[in-house]
Amino acid sequence: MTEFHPDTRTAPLDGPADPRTEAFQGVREARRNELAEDYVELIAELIHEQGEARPVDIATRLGVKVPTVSKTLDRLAREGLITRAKYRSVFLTDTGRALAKECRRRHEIVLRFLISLGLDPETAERDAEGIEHHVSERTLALFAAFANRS
Amino acid sequence: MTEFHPDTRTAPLDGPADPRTEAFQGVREARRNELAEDYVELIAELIHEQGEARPVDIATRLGVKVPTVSKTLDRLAREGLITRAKYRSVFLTDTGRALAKECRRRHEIVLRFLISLGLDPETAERDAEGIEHHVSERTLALFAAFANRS
DNA sequence: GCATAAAGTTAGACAGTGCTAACAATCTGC
DNA sequence: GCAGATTGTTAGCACTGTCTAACTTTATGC
Ligand SMILES: [Mn+2]
Ligand SMILES: [Mn+2]
Ligand SMILES: [Mn+2]
Ligand SMILES: [Mn+2]
Repeated sequence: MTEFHPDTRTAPLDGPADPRTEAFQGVREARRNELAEDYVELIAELIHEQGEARPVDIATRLGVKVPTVSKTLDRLAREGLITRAKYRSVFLTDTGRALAKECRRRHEIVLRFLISLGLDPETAERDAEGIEHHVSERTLALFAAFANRS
Repeated sequence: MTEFHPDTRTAPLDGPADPRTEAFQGVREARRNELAEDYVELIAELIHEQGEARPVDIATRLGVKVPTVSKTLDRLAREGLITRAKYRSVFLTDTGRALAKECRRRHEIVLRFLISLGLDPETAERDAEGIEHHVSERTLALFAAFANRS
């Protein structure tokens, strides 16, 4: 009974505990998925609009060079989000399609929200493209509710 | 006079023109600065709260290892945002301090906005930490206005 | 003031994202 | 069906951001 615990203030026992540390860790996690999210969302869009997703069109849309796209597509294939054959256009796996759908949904909600707040569509598109990767489901729900009742 | 311009639809003349390509380019640009922004904001905070910013405290707050911080600090020094001496704590340059202030302002506005929307403070902190790097000045103005009149 | 603990640096690995240059495959228009 | 244009791949470079391991320096407590 004479024992006492001499410094539980920072509690580094079982992980971070500090909510701001957790915030940074969550953001780092989100950053690791951003590019894959943009790719699958764009691939789904290209398939829908043009019937197929070609590296050259992905590159043009993203504003990067084709070899950059090629390398990233290799990674996405390795991660099971797309399938591809040499010199052919790209397809989404079931996993990739599900992720694309989720991303499109987030993109749409954020975009509509920003516009309903009063932002011009171009700036809204620009901001949404970045913000979409960093909104929790809770925030998304609030955004959707606001956009609907305004 | 019989001449005509045969395809000005996509106008690839002096850059992207497609607003979505511009959006992606802007986002890539923002992504390049995110980490530096988080660092200077945190360094300013530590200096304010603890009197100094030590690599070990930066590492703890961010949830990364000290050598990771050390290497990143080298980059920030190279870029003129901080000054540092071996084995000593870190100082902001005038440029760094200005950036920190700007980041803190953005962080605060986004955070207050999310909370005033109805989000719980923990989730708000988490989302703000990511969103703050992707909000235009215009969006920020709308966020601030909303938070003030709600 | 000295031994030990804490903090910081350096080196090296590895993956990601971008680029250019060179080459290979595919597509297109005659 | 072939030549030339377009598209795609590969290799190689640069930089960032993360880690661990090994070492050095600084700070702390007796
Ligand atoms: Mn995006
Ligand atoms: Mn998007
Ligand atoms: Mn942040
Ligand atoms: Mn912040």
